[in-house]
Amino acid sequence: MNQALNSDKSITLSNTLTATLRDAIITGEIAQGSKLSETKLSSELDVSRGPIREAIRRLEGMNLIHYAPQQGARVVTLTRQLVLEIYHAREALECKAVALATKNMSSREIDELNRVVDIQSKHIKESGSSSLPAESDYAFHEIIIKGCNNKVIEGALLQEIYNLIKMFRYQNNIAGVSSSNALTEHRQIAYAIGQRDALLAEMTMRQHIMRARERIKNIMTD
Amino acid sequence: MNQALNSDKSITLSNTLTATLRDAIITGEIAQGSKLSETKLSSELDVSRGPIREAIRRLEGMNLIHYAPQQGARVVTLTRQLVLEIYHAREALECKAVALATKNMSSREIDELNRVVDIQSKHIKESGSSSLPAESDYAFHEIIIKGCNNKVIEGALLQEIYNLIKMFRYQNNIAGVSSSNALTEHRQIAYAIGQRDALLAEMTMRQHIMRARERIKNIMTD
DNA sequence: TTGACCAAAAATGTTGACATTTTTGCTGAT
DNA sequence: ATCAGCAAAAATGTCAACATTTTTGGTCAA
Repeated sequence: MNQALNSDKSITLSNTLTATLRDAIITGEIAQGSKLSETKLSSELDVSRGPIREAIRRLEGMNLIHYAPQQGARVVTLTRQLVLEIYHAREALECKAVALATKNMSSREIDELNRVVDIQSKHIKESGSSSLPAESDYAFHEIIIKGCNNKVIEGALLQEIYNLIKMFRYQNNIAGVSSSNALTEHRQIAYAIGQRDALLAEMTMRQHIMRARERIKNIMTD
Repeated sequence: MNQALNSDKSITLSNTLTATLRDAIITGEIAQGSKLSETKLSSELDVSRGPIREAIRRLEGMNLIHYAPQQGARVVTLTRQLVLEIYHAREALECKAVALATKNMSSREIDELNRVVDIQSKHIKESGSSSLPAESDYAFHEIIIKGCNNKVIEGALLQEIYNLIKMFRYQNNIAGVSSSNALTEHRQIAYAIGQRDALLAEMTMRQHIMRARERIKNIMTD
């Protein structure tokens, strides 16, 4: 089919399908709890079922769908309980990540991190808003996650945790990170990393994520 | 094909294939770094390539293989660096797991945990050896992991971390957990959980895993 | 010998068809 | 109206064939 749309031929149909379905799930275009019918997707996207099944297997690995043999795949439902579980897992992994990143990040990477914080700072001042754009928040955390130099932790966070967090934020109209403290906390984390103080960086990150979790705990009624 | 071998029809070929390949990789029957050729597996196992490709996608999610488009899948190579990364990820997740488990485990589950420790204790006394059987060690940790009541953390540990650890231990002839302190540490962890002391449980688990990591750090030359 | 080039072989990507299981929805008895 | 039973329809599981890409291996020129 429209393989020609991809300039790089090594980007397989199965790969683009995975990305397409992932984004559709994150945005809610494919609703939580709804069934991912291979047959329907096949006819709607004009692709055979093979690549679709492979994409589904990967989405499964990303925790974005649940799958049962002979019953098919369903989009995960973000209950309050599940979101809190996600944030607990995130806390465990990202606190470790920041501790490792504090030791492993190059000064170039730390500069990049501070640049992101500066942009966030400028945004707060100029917009008057007290919330950070979601994209900018992801950029901040991704620099740290990639800076920890641990592919296992990086994979777990970026593949299995952050997609779910993006899904939660997007579908709950949390366009930005609404904590009034988020910017301050980012500054403190970046500072601790700059000082090569792993313990402080880890503690600050823990508080950063715990606060986010507590906010969710209070807000979600589900 | 020989679907009849499975009494339960809902256990699909793709599922059994995943388990078969997973075990073959863990034991080293399929060597580290070697290529998983769809064609060869297809003819050797007398199965079409479809289910094999699905199994490969899942093995990818388990971190047991690396996969690149148009190049196929290769079994992961357990370098010193990678094993240490695995243990860092394990520390982050399992310390959190034990803290949560301390709050969430039922007294029935705690009894089960103590029973495992008792068996380990008896084994040490009777065998004279100072190492624990690997299976018994897994049993201990799995009770805690499942007891944390967090499917995200449980999935990450059991699907992505422990298979790699089993692979490492098996192929390095670490038949048992060789730390002379392992039993003592297990006892302390079980005790802390029984006392519902999450902080102590977490700290003891951290030391337990850190020591294992340090031992590997010293032993592996790779 | 080395290295570029090219055709043959083999591997991966994708498709459509068939097999089996699950779901749907109608029929009839209670 | 409700429910069991059953046939039709639809969905998932598996396979075999075709398409495209990569690898192999041999040839020839430098």
